[in-house]
Amino acid sequence: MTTPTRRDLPPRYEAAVVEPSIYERWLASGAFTPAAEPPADAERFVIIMPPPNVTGALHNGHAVFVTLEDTMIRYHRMRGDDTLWLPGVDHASIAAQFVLDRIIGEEGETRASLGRERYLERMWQFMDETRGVIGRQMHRLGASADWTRGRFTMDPISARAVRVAFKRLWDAGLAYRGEALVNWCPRCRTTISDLENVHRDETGTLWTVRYHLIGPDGEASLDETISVATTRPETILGDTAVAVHPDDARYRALVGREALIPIVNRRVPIIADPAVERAFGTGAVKITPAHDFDDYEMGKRHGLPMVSVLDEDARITEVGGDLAGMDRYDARSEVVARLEAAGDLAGSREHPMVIGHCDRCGTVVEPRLSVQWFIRAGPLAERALASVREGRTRIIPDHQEKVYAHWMENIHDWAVGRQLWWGHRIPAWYCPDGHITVSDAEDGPDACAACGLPSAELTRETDIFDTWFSSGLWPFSTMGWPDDTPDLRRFYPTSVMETGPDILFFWVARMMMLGLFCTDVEPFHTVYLHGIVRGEGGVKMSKTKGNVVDPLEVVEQIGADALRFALVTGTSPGMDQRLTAAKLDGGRNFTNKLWNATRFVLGARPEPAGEPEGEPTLAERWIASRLSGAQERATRQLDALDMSGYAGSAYDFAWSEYCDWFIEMAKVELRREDATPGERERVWRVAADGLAGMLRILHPLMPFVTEQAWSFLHEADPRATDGEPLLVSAAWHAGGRRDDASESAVDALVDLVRGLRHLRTETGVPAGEWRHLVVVAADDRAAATLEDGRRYLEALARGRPVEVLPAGSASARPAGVVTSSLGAAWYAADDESPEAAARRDAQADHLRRGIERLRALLANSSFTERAPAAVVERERGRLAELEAQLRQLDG
RNA sequence: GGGCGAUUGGCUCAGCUGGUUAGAGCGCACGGUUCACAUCCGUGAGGUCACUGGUUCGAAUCCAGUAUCGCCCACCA
Repeated sequence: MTTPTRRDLPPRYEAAVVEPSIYERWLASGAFTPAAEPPADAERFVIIMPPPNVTGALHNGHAVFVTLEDTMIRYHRMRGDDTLWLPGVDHASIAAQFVLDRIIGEEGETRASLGRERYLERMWQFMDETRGVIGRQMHRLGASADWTRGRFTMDPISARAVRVAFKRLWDAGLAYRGEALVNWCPRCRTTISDLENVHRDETGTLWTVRYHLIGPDGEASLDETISVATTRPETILGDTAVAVHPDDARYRALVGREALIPIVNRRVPIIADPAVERAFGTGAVKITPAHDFDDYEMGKRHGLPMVSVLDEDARITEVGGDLAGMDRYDARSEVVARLEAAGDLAGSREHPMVIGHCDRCGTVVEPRLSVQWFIRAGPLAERALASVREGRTRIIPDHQEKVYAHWMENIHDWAVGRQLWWGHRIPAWYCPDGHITVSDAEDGPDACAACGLPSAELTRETDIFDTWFSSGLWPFSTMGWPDDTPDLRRFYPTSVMETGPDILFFWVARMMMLGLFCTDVEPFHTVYLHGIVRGEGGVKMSKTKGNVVDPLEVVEQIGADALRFALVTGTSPGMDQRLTAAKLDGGRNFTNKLWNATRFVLGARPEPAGEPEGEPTLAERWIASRLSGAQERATRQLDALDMSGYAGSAYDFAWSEYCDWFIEMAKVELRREDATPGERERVWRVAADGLAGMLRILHPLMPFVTEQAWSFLHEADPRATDGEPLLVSAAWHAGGRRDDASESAVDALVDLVRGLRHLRTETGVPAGEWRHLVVVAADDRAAATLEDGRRYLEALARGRPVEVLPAGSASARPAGVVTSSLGAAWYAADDESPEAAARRDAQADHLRRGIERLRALLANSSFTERAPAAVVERERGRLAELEAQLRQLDG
């Protein structure tokens, strides 16, 4: 792979050629790895990369976080901070098993046919194949993470942190095991958390069913019935009561009697409970405590039996008699059919409802009664909430703090066990007497903690942890916690947690809770939530819609810098963004612009290089000052994490100031026939310094093109790069002295040039034609500025000759006159056209309207008395300026 | 059912704690091929800042309400 030499640069930036070799250079330089010792007095800036799923392929979500985090890290690295960006991948137990199950399925195997041990062997083999893939894809995006510290949530270091953290939770009484109703996915065959149970609006059927009451003779009455409504008739098999509201007159007499549950012929009590909504359905509810969260609570209140009728595959259990073994939906139809046959189906109608689905596989989730491990979330949430409330951790955008708070305030205990194989096994051991021993030792406990029975007699828990448990420890488990390692001391707590709002609860909240519990400190001081990337028209990207933009393909075509620029520009934290072809084109064009600005500077190098001589011209003083301003702005915006603002202002400086105006003025100086080699050298160095400054500003966002340009510049003149061969490790410049006089002088000249160009366009003067240009200075100071800028006026307004007259001269103005704060200007010939007169009249009208408006404003005493003095003063100045211009227009 | 967010030229978005004549990119119109770049340069047209009311000398910006769209949370059969 060869990169172009500076002598023969193509006019197009060739990303596919440049970028891989640049990345190699960075890796070889070791720039991404923190020095052995932190620099003295350095601030710390640490980001823990959100670990992508080990099985996943790079998508735009990754591209967004890589871009944002890389930009932050590169900025702080250039600032000389003690910087670490720590990458890793997540074992994603449920997602990984989902993928592997499919793969072994193609090989004719199943989880059951392999068994736990062989399945896990197969999984590790799969991990070896996929583990490095996404990291290498991130290289193409320019991710400057410290790959030497790459972590995996299944590494021994993480495994130990999981054991220790859980042991501490257990010892603190914040972990417990108990029977409860949990969300169960019959396809994944595991418990899932509330968060993984996603609700969707659906239309179901609401059946009304008659239950026969038990008569005084102890037999089911034929005519005495109570009707209940249900959307899940199959759960009738597990009914253990019928409930009515205690104040419901319709049913008061029935409370205390019994009803007969059809098919299973179970006699159940009719109970009264205020949770029953009288207005819904028939006002009487069938109670299935083992399969419904409301019913479960009611069952506990009334001491009802809890009968499980669905097994782990959501098939009917033996409780269902001859329905046993039937799938839940087949059973539903069968139950309905039998009720109908028996004449006990009172009706059915469509019913809008919300149904929980498994986040991973989409299967309808069943509430299922089982013995599970839980984390007691309340006390943990309290601290995590206080951290944000009291400002020790800040969430951007800040309105997300309310969302976070609401969740923390209403938190449920976390069902943390999973009936899966791939993941961290819960370190709990059971002895035959029912004692539980939790151990953080790698080999488990020596003996039962309660009765001392030796470990050989104990059996280990087979459940594993929810993936998010190990993820919740990520900010410190990656640094060697619980050991007091040098990395932990040096890099923890971290700085910014940058991630998507969709995992605020899954991940950010858990990191806060577990981080505070384990380390007594907030794991990061800022949470930055980016928006979701959508496609054209604001549509969510999906493979089925075919509107997926593959970031790697984009990188291949137009380069990572273009993609990164497109992903940051015009976005706002937490707000969804659209990645459109037009936006990508914009990024590509800007990258190319930078490339060509570099080509200009390199091509303009005087040969041989001499020593600079002479005083800096207006253009030189101006660009130095504007660069300073751009540096200051970029610094402020990056410090405030205003990534889009930074991208925008850097773009404006590079394109609208450096390229559009400075380069054009520099050409004038460099190509002047009477310029000495020393003067040319002086101008070139300013141009080179300006380019270097621009590259420094843009490097965090667009590392590749800036690095390549920097290396050419370094080759051309190491003084321009402060002798630093690699931009990645060059210093950030935060901006300094401004030169207000040059800035306003050039602003005024630019204004005048624009007016003249407008005039030319309106009056149809061919763009390339040279015209005799007359400028009458507004005052002595303007005259001096015009003298300074004479050469620029000549080139930029195509004036030849340019005649600068002192203030007060040439009283008669032709039609084609334009004014600016510097004075009045016109082309000496062809200036009496109707178009020119129209242009002058329009300008005069415009000035008069402005003057009127300002006069009225300043005549308003409530304005002059109540507005701040500075504002009033500014308006007065504007009025004076407009009045002066109007006088200039008339001569 | 609760909570949050959005609404600015044809499109995509800026607009910080209220202060000129509301900006940019794309698109559009017109003009431009010698010396960095046509992935470019120049010029221009195009907006009563969703609506109603309020606060203020002054509101796209602050407050209240309305409408439309979007997102999140929620165990009513």
